[in-house]
Amino acid sequence: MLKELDPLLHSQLRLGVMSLLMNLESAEFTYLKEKTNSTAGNLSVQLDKLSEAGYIAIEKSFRGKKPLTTCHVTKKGMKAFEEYVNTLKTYIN
Amino acid sequence: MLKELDPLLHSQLRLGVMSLLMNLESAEFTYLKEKTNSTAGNLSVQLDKLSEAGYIAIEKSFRGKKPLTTCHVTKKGMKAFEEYVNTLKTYIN
DNA sequence: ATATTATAGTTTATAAAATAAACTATTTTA
DNA sequence: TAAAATAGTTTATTTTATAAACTATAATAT
Repeated sequence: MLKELDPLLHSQLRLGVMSLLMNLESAEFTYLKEKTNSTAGNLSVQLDKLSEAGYIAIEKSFRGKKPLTTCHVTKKGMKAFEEYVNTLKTYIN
Repeated sequence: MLKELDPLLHSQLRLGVMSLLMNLESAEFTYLKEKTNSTAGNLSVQLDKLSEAGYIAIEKSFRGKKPLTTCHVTKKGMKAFEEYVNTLKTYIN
């Protein structure tokens, strides 16, 4: 019987964000938007979901006078990502 | 820039089915239903989608007087699965 | 013999999710 | 100072996944 894949991570955009964040100290909204090739609206929504779940932390500040949103993965997010990857491997190996 | 994940395969149930079929000559509907822990309705819909895409072939026959549905992955499905896995690896490594 | 439950699905309706369009606020440029 | 760009958020729409309801036959119990 196949194990369930964490639905919060099994989404292209959220997985992409998590994948990027796993390899970075932190990342800015605009960077994530570029790398994932997503629209701002979609990214905003998906970041909120990851944040709600406690998988990432979001900091909102200003750079000069423009809003600046930066994110980083949390301990919980790392654990979830690793578990997701392990489960996924049972599907693809 | 992250590559797109084939949306036809990036679905828990369809991925599960493909994963099972990649390791079997063929599989029966009831077997897939058990292994994926899905409802018959959902499985029926998702098998149709995979079949529509040419990723699997579905044979409908009878065992005695009961309907028997068996599936196997096609060449195209194998290629798609392999490519999906390769793309996925860029997300999880 | 005939209701009753089980098997093997399909079709259709609903719920959930992803995505984009429209909007806010500020800032830079023409 | 009007127009376009930046950095997002909120809301509406589309898509997708899922389950509920249904069909048809078969096996079992009354």
